[in-house]
Amino acid sequence: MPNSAITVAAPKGSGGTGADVYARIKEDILSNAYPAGFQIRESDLAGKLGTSRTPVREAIIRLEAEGLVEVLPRRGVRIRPLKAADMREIYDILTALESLAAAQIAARATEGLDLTGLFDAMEMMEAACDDNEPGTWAQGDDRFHRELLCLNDNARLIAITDSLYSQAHRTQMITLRMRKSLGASNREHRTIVTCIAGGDVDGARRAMRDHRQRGGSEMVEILKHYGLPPL
Amino acid sequence: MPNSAITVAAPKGSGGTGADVYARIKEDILSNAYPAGFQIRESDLAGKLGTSRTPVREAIIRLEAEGLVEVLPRRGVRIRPLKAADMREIYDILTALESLAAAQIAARATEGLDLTGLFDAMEMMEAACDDNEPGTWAQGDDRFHRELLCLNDNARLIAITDSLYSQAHRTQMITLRMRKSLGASNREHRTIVTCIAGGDVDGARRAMRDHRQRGGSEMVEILKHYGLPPL
DNA sequence: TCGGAGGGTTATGCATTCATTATTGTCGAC
DNA sequence: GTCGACAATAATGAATGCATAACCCTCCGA
Repeated sequence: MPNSAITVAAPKGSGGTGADVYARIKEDILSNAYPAGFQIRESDLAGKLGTSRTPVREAIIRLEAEGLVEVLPRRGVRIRPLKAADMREIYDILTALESLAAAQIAARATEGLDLTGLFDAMEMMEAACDDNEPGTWAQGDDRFHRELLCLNDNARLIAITDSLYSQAHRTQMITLRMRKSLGASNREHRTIVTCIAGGDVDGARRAMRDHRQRGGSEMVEILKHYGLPPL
Repeated sequence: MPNSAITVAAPKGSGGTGADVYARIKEDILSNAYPAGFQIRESDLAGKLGTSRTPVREAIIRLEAEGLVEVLPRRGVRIRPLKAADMREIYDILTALESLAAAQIAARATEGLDLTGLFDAMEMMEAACDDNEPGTWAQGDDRFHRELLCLNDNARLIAITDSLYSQAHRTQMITLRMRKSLGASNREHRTIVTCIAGGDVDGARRAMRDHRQRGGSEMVEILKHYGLPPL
């Protein structure tokens, strides 16, 4: 088919460059299009995407480095399932890194940082909380944390947290409706921003740490309580 | 060559599996076998290693994810040079993550952790300091920090810090002999271990933070002072 | 002399082919 | 009836071939 003079109406969502293949697979994983622990062969993925195995393999290597999939030596690729222990790992790291980010931003409070992005995200979350729209709230939460990371420009920090967000995303979406403390999160966000705006370095660090620790514990509790085994 | 009945004496260091190709390229980068900012074509790398471009490409993707190289769209692969700002990024993150590790280990001090690895590493460093052998001291330092990370079993934490160690390694080796405070580092290590053994969570966190912050500042100062532009 | 356009060259990115190896199913023996 | 070994199958991992696209050099015009 690739060398045929006339490309016959491509199979499904076909073509696209290598970066597209990566993006599409990643999106499918994050949106839970593949069930937890789903296993698939490279050739099947290539078939679905209308390309050859080569760009699929390269995308898989990247996704493996991000911790989203694991390659089983001769059995294909597997969407990594997350257990409570994995979420514990992820939240511990996020707690440390975002505390760092909050503290460093607070230390630069006098430089006239643009915090409107943080305020926008908070308003989005508070409105969504009032309207009882968990999906929108989650979007705001994600935006808040990403905005915060972007404010202190540490490219490596952003890359690492991005990877962790991606890994946690599916589980966060699934457990979203079991959480009881969206309002508490909103208040914690306010506290964090207040500390940052006031240049309170240690306060910002502690507020962020408390926020993420509480969120992580809540998440782990939910997972243990409902005993969702393969997430 | 691959399909010939008799494999004629392989070009150089040839053959090996895909993981080998990755390991060999990585080792060459870490050992500074390639100069800073060195650029090379995939085919040349494949030639050097006696394989085809395919495993080389896959290794490069992995190394790019680790931040060791960058692929220039049509110009080959380039060993990533590190500026002072990069080291600042790396040390900031390491500070946050190792503080977390130290605190979590201290919190489990009553569980009868095996700290002999830490003590061994410290003795190695102190002996090397007395004998004025910076190379051995650096090995001990590396061992100390890796040992500490391994003590709290968080696979993601280990993977992230490993990647950061790799990125910083070349620069650390180059600046090693310009450092004036190997003794101070030794004392700081003692303090950290004392806090951990005593179950002093906040003390361990703070000691580790101070240690890494000082080390990072010293590193950045050296880079700025000597103005090593492309590292 | 300088700037731009066009063609040649070449490395990458993707597709395809080949070989190795793990897995699975079947057959036979105990 | 069950366990083990052997063979067939099939998927991965590696290699090669091919087309695209960027870079560079040259040539022409201003």
